Amino acid sequence: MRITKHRQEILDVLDHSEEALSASAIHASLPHINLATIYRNLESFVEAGTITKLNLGGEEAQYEIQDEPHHHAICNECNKVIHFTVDDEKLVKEFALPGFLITNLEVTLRGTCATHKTKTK
Amino acid sequence: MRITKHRQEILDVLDHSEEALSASAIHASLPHINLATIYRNLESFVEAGTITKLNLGGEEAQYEIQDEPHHHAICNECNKVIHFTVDDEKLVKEFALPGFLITNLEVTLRGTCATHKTKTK
DNA sequence: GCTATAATGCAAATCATTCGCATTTAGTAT
DNA sequence: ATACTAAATGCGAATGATTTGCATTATAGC
Ligand SMILES: [Mn+2]
Ligand SMILES: [Mn+2]
Ligand SMILES: [Zn+2]
Ligand SMILES: [Zn+2]
Repeated sequence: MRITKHRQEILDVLDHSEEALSASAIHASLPHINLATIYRNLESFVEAGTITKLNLGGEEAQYEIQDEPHHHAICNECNKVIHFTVDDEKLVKEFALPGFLITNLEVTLRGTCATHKTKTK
Repeated sequence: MRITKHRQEILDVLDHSEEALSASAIHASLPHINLATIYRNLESFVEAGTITKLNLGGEEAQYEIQDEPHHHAICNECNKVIHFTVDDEKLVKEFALPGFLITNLEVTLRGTCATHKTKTK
């Protein structure tokens, strides 16, 4: 995969972002890059394992830099995403299914974040 | 929610299916029901908690009857879905995040199913 | 610098899902 | 049973995210 100016810019935007970003959000930060190019590059990065694609619902997919493996908790009220880690190895052993070789574990929590907890109660 | 003939048919199809089905798969079984109606009814069932909507990728959403809560393992080779249960309560305690109230836990495993395991090796 | 190949821009195409609106139906009250 | 009202349906058109075809341009190696 060639190292182009566009690709560096896209990675930079993701690197400096606390949250996962959609293709259109990235495009908003980099309007000079064609949206189709952003999609193509994101796909390349996902294949290369540089970034992770999150399908958190029927809306746009979100992309984030793949630092260490982690999971997500999403607030039902504000859609805020919290990143957290667990002992993946331990869980993989715990979830062992006969005949199924686990290569990836994904835990998604839904609920209410700190900000909206009190209001909901 | 009214109990219409169409709604009963849709639930019947889901009931008799081992696997989760997409809206178009249901439409293939019930061609006399308009696809838009199928989508509308599936959405109503999800809201009512009768069925569960699975977003397992960028493709079509899948729907399944909500018997007991369970999770899914998807084969990377053939997209076969295996359903399994874990001790949800135990995990919810284990995953406790400060300030986040968990209402739903979702575990998704990716890997290789029994059928494709040998070939891949 | 020259070349082969991959990357990009642009517009058009896809595809799942949703919407608007006229028509029909279920459930309920007469 | 009849009438009435809100919900459900069919149909086609609209949406919105993502992809694709193709001509043009940039990258990496020689
Ligand atoms: Mn994350
Ligand atoms: Mn299932
Ligand atoms: Zn929140
Ligand atoms: Zn398989």
